[in-house]
Formats: sequence, C-alpha cells, structure tokens
Amino acid sequence: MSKAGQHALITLRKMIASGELAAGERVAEIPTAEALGVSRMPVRIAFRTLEQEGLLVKAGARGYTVREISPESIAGAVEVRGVLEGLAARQAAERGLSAKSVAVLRQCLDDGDQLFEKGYVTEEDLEVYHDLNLRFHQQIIEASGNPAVSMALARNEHLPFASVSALAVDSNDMRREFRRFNFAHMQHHAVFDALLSRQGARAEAIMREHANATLRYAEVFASTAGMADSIKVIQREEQK
Amino acid sequence: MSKAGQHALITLRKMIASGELAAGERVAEIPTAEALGVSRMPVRIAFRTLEQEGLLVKAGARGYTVREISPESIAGAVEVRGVLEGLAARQAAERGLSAKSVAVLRQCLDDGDQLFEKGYVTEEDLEVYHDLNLRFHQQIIEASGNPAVSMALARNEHLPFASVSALAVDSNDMRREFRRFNFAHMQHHAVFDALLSRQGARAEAIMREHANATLRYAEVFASTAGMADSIKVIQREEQK
DNA sequence: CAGCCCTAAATTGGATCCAATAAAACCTTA
DNA sequence: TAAGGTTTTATTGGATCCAATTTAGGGCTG
Repeated sequence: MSKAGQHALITLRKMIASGELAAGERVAEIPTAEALGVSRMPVRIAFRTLEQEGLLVKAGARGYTVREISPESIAGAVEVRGVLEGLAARQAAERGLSAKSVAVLRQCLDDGDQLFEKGYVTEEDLEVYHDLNLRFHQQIIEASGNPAVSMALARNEHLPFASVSALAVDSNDMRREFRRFNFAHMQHHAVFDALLSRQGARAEAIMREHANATLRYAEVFASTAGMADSIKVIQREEQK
Repeated sequence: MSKAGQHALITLRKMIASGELAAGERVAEIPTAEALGVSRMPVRIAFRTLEQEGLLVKAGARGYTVREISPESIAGAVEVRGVLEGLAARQAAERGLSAKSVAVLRQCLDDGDQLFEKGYVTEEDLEVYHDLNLRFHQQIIEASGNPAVSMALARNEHLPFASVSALAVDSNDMRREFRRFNFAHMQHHAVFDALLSRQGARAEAIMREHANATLRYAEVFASTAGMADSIKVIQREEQK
C-alpha cells in the first residue's frame, strides 16, 4: 500500500531522529521531494503527518522547521509516558487480566529471567530484552481496555528519544547496564504481581517510576559527541 | 491561509462531532469532495489529519470509516485527560508559578467567584464560566513547562466528548448545574492553593478528580434522544 | 448447482500543472 | 544615503489527470 508515501514518511522520520536533519533546520517541499526521488505530493502528506506527530513545526507560511529537542523536552515526554502507562496499569489491574494477558506477560517475565540468570548481559541479550520489553508494555496497554491511552501513547512514542521502542546502551560499561536492565526487569515482576492482585494504585506507581528506568536518553542526548561513541541505540523499525 | 483545506477539515470535524456522519459510516474522497465543493486534495489531507486525531479509522485499503464512540471510550479519554492535567499541575507546582500565571489564575478565580456569588446560574453565566475554565486549564498546562503534556492533551481534546472545550448543560435542572459547576470552581480554588504552596501531589490529585467534574458527556451520550432535548452543549469554536 | 476465474468498475494514491501569496531584492525618490 | 514601494522570484496549496489496486459481479466450467 502506498509505497512512495510510506517511504517518504519513514525516511523523513529517520532523518529527523538521526539528526541528519538538524533541529531548527528549515525543510521545504521541493528539495526534499527531489532528494527522496518522489513527487511533492507524498512529501506534503508526510509533512502534515510529521507536524501532527510533533516532529515538525510550521514555520509561518513558509514550510516547516525541525522541532528543537532539548533534554528538558525529553524528560517531559518521559514523564508523560510514565503517567499514561501508569494509568494503563491501574486500569488493567481494576479490570483484571485476561488469561491471554497473563500468559503473554508471564512469558515475557520467564524469558527475561532466563536472560539475566547468568549474571551478565551481552548486547545481543539486550536486543532480545528490548523485544520482550516492548511486548510486555504493549500487553499492559491492551489489557487496560482504554483505547485513548493507547492512542496518546502512540503519539508520544513518535517523539524521538522518549519512546519505549528505543533503548540506549552504553557498551563500555556492560556491568552497569546489567544492573540497570535487571532492575527494570524486577519492576516488570512487581507490576505483574500488582496486576494479578488487582492492586491498581501499586501498579500505577511502579509503572510511573519504571518509565525512567528503561531509558537514559536524556543523558545520552546531553552527552558530548566524543563520549557518545560508546552508546549504542537499539531501535525498533517502524512497521506501520 | 489555505481556505479550502481549513474549511474541509473543520467542516468534517463538526459533521463527525454532531453525528451528521454516523459512527461506523464509510466516507470516501470523491463524494465528500463534491459535497464540500472542493477538490479531492484538501479532503485527502483532512482525512489524514482526522485519522491522526483518531476521528477516522482506515477501512482496509478502501477509504475510512467514522470512529465508533462508546461511553467506555469517552470515559477512557476523560481518564487520560485527568492524568495528563494532573501531571501538568504537579509539574507546575514543582516549578513554581510565574507572576503572570498567578495573575491569570487569580483573575479566573475572581471572575468565577463573582458568577457563583448570587447563588444561581443562567446559561449565559455558564458560557462565561466555560471561557474562564478554558483559560484556567490552559494556564496550568503552560505553567507546567512541559510541551509534551500540552501536545498529548491537544491530541486528546480532538476526541469528541472528552474535551474541556465542550460543556454539557442540562437546562432543565439549573439548580443542579449550579451546584455542579460551583463544585468545579471550588476545585479550581483548591488547585490554585496547592500550586501556590508547591504541593505537587495534592495539585495532581485534585486535577485528576477534577477531570470528571466539569463534564458529564458520558451521561449525555448514554441518554436517549428524547431526553437529550434539554441538554445544551456549549462548544468552543476551533480557532486553529 | 456451486465454485472459481476473469473482467470491469470504482476508488485511492501519485504526478504534474496552475494560481495565489509572501518574502526578498532592487530601484527610485526624497 | 536611507526608506519606501514595486517587482520578481520562490514556495506552498489546489485542481486535474493518470496509474495501480482492489472489490464486486457475472459468466463459465466442473
């Protein structure tokens, strides 16, 4: 479905997220259309979509500029994710988990236990963890039965650096990373326990705090370019 | 700027919100373009935007359908608004209010006091209240200094019936409406007090509960068509 | 009689063309 | 020389045209 349009959209998203399009830079339809090898029409649609997602801002009547990303705005988006996932967890606890949800969540927990059992992690382990982390969070959001939460989160995820779908890993200090992700995994266990026990407030509190645990993007962003060499970003592909 | 496009967008929004386009109904480009008297292009853009806003859902490869609105989904959106505005209030309390914010909020409170002082309200009073209510909420969101909250809320507001910008008033029972809106106004006072005292948790809790107070759209929606005659909806125009 | 295939129609997405608008540069005048 | 106005150019938004894809309907065959 719609090859050129999808291509333009995800390419532009990547260019913004990777910094290839610098923050504050002005983007115009015709040059980007030529650069992407498509007509102006899909670019126009993509610009509108990216504006909705908050990646571009209208620059008066003359095209768009790339949104400026500050460490504060990243922290703010992480807070938003925290309260939204907290709400999802609370509502999931109040509704009670379906058998399928229990099975999926338990599988994620088991897989994670197996990863961390050996007392250290490799980068490949973290890619696996990243995957099950996504499944875990997604399942809780589904279990909330609140589509508005799901939508609000989906929008927030588009903001670069605030997404669950991006994990920053410092490959120079894998012992520390082990402790960090093991901690995050323990929080998963705690949330699951709270959900099973229908402890809505507890589930919400854990989830809110948990938002800070999995990502250190604010640090990554604030770090100098020289230090950033050791930071590897595990990013999930857009599959829309 | 862009007359046809804006016209198409806001007209379609109104048609969906008013139920002129029934939930689940399929909408195609060509008929709507002809109905609105514009070309297919602005309609296409509008459809994409409305999809981003959650008002339309893609119906496979063949156009869009109007999103189904259930009382549960309205309640869910209200919950989302609650946690987001709660977050905004907490962050505003933690940051502290600027002199301008204090002035604006205090003005809203004074205006409201004047409205409710006489012990009853008219529909015109509620229009005035609606206006200051918007200003009050907007000011707290600004004061949070978190643009991600602002964006997430803006998106959520697009969902019909979940918005602060819509107040449902039962003109058959204005005594009850007086008590309801007076209660909401008292919550404003409490939030303001918490903000001034830098009591973040308290401000957040009040704001979360407050989301349920100002709107009874879930009831309105669930009510039969016959009873809905006495319900008047005060809606703010889109001014984008 | 039913199932499958083929064809036709409808609808969406993309490209090119045209108009409107705003910004920038240059020229003229004081 | 500076300021204001005018002209030109660049860029966005809209319309129409074209291609591709999907769905539905009808016919054919087993």
